[in-house]
Amino acid sequence: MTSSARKMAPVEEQMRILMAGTEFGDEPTRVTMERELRARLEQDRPLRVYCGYDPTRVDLHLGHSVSMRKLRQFQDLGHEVTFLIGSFTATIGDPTGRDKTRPVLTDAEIAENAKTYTDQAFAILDRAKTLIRYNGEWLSKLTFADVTRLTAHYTVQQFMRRENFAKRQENGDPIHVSEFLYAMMQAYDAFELNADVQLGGTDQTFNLFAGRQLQEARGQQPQVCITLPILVGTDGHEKMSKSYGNYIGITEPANDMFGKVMSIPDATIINYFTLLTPLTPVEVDALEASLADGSLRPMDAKKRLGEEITTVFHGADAARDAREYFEATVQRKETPDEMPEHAVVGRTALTDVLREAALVKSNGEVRRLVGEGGLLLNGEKVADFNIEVGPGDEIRVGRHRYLRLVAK
RNA sequence: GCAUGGGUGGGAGAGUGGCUAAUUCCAGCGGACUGUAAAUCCGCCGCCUAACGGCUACGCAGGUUCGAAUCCUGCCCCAUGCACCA
Repeated sequence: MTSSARKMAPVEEQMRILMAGTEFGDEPTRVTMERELRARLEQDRPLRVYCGYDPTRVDLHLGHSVSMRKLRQFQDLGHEVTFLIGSFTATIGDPTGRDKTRPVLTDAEIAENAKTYTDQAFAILDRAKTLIRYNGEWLSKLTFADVTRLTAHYTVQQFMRRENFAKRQENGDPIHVSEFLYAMMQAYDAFELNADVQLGGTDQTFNLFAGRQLQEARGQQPQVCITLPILVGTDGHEKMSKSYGNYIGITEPANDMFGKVMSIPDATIINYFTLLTPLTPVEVDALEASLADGSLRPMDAKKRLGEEITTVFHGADAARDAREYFEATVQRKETPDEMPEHAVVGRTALTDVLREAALVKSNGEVRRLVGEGGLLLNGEKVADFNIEVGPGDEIRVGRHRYLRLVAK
């Protein structure tokens, strides 16, 4: 069989691209998944690939973009990608009822979040080639009998082997039955989509495999589960998450995005290049070598990284501008030409202006700021907070927040 | 339903009658330093007030007391075990 007879790209070429940057719980799993993926690719047809996203949060961050980038690779190779929005799961809320960050949403809220989600996702995905589905389409139609039959495919022991549950069992912490159902809902998604491949973070391994099990039990070919590393946040330790405050949002302005990338620890640079930029593994290896032998300074590597990442979401021009802004403002400590403006009528109390501009929450904060020397008016330290300011004045709060007053 | 343990500032978690706007940690903010918006160090970190001072706050509502996050009563909520139900 010659490769020219194939409609799609050569199997090994696809394998190299698709397996890059993946991470599996253990070696046998990786070997199995690799073998199964190869077998599917040899069928020389577009594979049905999907990844599910929870629409309870409005903001997607770079952590989410890792799996989206992988989806994009599948797209570019001609596979059929579904962006699945977990609308049903979001209407149920957190199974334990404790996690307030996972609120119960109304249909309208979900639709709205989904909209902003997909808008953000299409910075990476090819809009024309992406199917958007909501799991409420099928999950909401299941009857109690359907669900009961679904649960019959699983045993409690399987769930209890999951580390998360085993630990809580040991500690006497509650494990809600609904938590079991969560995995089954995700499994049902895979069955409903008749998925060839599902992507997810390594923390989703259990749920991905639950899908395999269901598919097999119901006569489908079990999906290939491809897991991706959890992206660490800007602190370089914890996983990127809004609740840890260490995230870089996909919709953040270019300057902020660049700046936040600059704040990651040096040790995280290569990891970010691998997971967040279009650079090939070979290029990343070259960068790593240059960093190791000292021919590339971490500062320069990070600027490159910041530009690459910012380019993905804002374009090359904006990324270059962001870099220049960083170099001018942060490194050379220059006052930027452009800064947020705030309209005032005539002379106004400084405290009122800052509060209106939402730079501070209370007058007490202004007092503190002045006492700490963190407030500058036209380049001079403000000694007395009880002053008035007017159009034309430039205020700097802290190191990098600016405000220019204009007439209303 | 019964029993036990809990509900404290953005989060975690001390405090069991005045010394407590409330230890500590995390987050946040400011300063210094730095290749950096990182790390580190120092400081700040309820609201109003120029200040004195005032106000609000420890699940909710009452009460005791000169004085309560801390004691009492009722209620609500959470966790675990048992019971009940199936």
